Amino acid sequence: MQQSFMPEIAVCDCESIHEDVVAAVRTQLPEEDLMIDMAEAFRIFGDSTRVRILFALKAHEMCVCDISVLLGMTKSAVSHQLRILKQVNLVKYRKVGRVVYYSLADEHVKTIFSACMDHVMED
Amino acid sequence: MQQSFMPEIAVCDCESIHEDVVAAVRTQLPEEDLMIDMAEAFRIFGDSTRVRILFALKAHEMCVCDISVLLGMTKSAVSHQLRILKQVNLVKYRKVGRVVYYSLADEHVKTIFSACMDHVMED
DNA sequence: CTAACAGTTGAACAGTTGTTCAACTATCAA
DNA sequence: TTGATAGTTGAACAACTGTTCAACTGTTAG
Repeated sequence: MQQSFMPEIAVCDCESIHEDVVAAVRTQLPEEDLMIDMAEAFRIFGDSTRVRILFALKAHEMCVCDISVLLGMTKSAVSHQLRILKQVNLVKYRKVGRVVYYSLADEHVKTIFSACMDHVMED
Repeated sequence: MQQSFMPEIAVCDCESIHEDVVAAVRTQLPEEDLMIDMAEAFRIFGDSTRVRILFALKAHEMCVCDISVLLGMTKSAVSHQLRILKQVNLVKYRKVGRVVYYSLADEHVKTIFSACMDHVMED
């Protein structure tokens, strides 16, 4: 249906070898924003400290102090990572006096972890 | 079963408030290596260029030139990312003369993408 | 053979990221 | 009020990451 009269900027020094394939794939690609959001979501999980924190909270609600002892890190480092996880709504918290208890904000984390765990196991 | 007589290095300046919780969670945490591998796997997906390449290959086998035209990137940049995806066995390739055709190496990518897409949609 | 082209590679660069450190807020206890 | 403690925050730093550039390999066509 669609021809290749799209004026692609000359970013590639080769003549596109399969213009029909490129045109067809172009129509099947998801929205650019969706792909960027997906990468963004994966990026959050792409740090072992954050993964360890999430696994810890998956087991039990914990305060910053608990987590820092459990993972052998400073409270500051833990707090910085919790802020990131909070920003993307992966963890939630409740305050009791001076103590801040963190827990998983959504069950989706467990689903994603399971799917990825399968992938890691296979290799 | 296990008491808290593990000599944790003094990395935290607070007295662990919930030693019982920390001890219990410690027994439930996965192997350190597993969590590191999981983060590593997520890290690969945590870049929009790689996500876009994987979506493209999900639609159709393509050569480097096709991908670079489709995504508006240099062949070099695409090739560098393909190397990373190849290293972790997410894509495979076949050579025909000068042309190298890349395709998805495993169906698992689609599973993971679906799971993550659901998560992204929700927010 | 040579010229052209598909693709790869390594160095260099800018931009990003995670941890550390020090200073800070807020709450509790005396 | 004062001191101690739980936690947060911003700046600084080193380590890492993705893209660019230039040089390179290997294959095709003349």
